[in-house]
Amino acid sequence: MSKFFEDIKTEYEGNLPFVRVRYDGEYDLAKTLDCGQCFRWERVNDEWLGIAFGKLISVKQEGGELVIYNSTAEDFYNIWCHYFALDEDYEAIDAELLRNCQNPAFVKALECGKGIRILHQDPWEAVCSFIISQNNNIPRIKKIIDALSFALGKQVDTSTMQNHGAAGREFYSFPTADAILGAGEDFIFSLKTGFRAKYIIDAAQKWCSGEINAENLKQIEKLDEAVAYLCKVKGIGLKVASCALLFGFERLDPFPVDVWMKRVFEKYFEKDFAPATFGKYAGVAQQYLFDYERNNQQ
DNA sequence: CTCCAGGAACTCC
DNA sequence: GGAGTTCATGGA
Repeated sequence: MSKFFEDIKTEYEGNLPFVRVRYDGEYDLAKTLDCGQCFRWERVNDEWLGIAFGKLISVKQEGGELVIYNSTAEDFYNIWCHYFALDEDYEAIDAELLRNCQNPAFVKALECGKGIRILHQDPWEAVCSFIISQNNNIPRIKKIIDALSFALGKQVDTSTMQNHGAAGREFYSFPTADAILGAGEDFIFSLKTGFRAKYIIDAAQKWCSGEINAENLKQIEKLDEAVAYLCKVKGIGLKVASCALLFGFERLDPFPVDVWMKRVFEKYFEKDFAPATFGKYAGVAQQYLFDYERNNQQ
């Protein structure tokens, strides 16, 4: 971990704990939370309010620092430092990507997307969220995940967060696999998940039984083996597996190809271009290209 | 009305 | 092993 994070102190705003973190290199909080990799953050004035790992926080970027409200120093070290990828060297990652690929569109996408970081999300939430994402659009994915959380998640305390967008509102953690499995397919279907309901249940069943185990999966080194492991779940194919692995299983090499990325390849790349060209940080390159294309559609 | 969305399973050949 | 079809839903 960077030496910048050796001395984070818990500060207080009334009885609300928070931390200030001076980050290293480029960071773009807004793009990071709004580039389609996560679905539970919303902008409230100049802050981002959201839940991850069962905790409600509000984050803002200000003068080379991230300020994380409702986080102690302990939570920062245990959860948020890695969640927000503050412990990774993106200057080195970008340099490696540019060494591997000089495609003009990619160089531009990297320039535009600089500061985006791949979050390290909860594995189960990533699996479930990207099953929901299939043949779906981002606003509706968010709605379904909210409905799932409201119905089956745990309500979190908002008493210290009244001045940070939580007043008069309720917040719920993302439900566990047990809670989803217990609710049953008909109930999951009733939350407008459509044909994905049976896929969500199958994932929950395999998660609860241990047939799919996050720690075991993280031990698999080869990407194609990790993909095959997740594809044991009905409704998880190459693309969903790639997203889940990239955003929830501690790896940066998966390169999810969706309808947007197909457009990117048709528009800017040679026919025989292989995403493996990007190397071990291909997933970061993918996110730059994805965000670039999504923000530059005519 | 049709078309599309961070796709995958299924059914043909 | 590819190409075409189907699957829920809601917004454009």
